[in-house]
Amino acid sequence: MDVTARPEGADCRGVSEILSRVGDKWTIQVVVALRLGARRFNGLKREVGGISQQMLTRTLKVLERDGMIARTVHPSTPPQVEYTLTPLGHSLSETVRQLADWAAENRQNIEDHRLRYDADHA
Amino acid sequence: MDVTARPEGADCRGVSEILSRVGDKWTIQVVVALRLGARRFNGLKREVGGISQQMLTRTLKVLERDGMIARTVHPSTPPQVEYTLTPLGHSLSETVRQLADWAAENRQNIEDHRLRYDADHA
DNA sequence: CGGAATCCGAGCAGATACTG
DNA sequence: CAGTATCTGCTCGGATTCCG
Repeated sequence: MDVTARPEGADCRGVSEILSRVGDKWTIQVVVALRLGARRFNGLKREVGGISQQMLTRTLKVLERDGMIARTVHPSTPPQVEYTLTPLGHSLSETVRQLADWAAENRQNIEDHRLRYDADHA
Repeated sequence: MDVTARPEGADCRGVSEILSRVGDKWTIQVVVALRLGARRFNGLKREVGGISQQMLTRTLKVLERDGMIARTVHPSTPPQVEYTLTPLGHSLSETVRQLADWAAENRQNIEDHRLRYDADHA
């Protein structure tokens, strides 16, 4: 099914909801951290700098609910919980990387526009 | 932990800032509306359903500052202000469309995961 | 018509403390 | 270690009003 065929799809809401996930400050950082392999809770907390454990908990729960990551509990003392990217999560990370590439390419350009805009509106 | 210490960490802030723009509820809708051609303020307000004029004003200002859209004033009575997508804005819209395609393709999949997750955690 | 300025309520994010 | 619970502040976004 090609989205480009119809100008305004019925699932615009669903799409923009997913876009807002992508734009979320923590979601992407967690996904990126998991691209390299499985991580545990506090490992992620360390790797994703500046995140509170509550935000990490919430982010992980949302991602798990959406099927982007898998949560595996190894019953032991101390308890170990591993998070891994599902195929769907990997798929997302690839798509996001394209957007990130675009952002990296055009970052300087955008920055220049801002400086000029700010200068004109001083 | 210093973000810049990580590989590719130099533009992480800039990139994630752009990602947050993409995830913004209104930004994308405005860009999409402008893909079809120039629009005026109240035209956009009508086309992007549910947006307040303050949010539209803010969104347009940010997009103009970033060089995504161009603002052209036709001095007349009543005043006419036209907004158009710049090449950079078009470029962004193309990249976002790829993400939107991904979202459309996987929306059902995600929805299924959610239903199952909610059922398990009932 | 195309905005700018102000006020205000809701929701999200952080810090902290506690639990299995 | 891996969370949960609570409280709080603070930003976002909407409605309203006013200006050129």
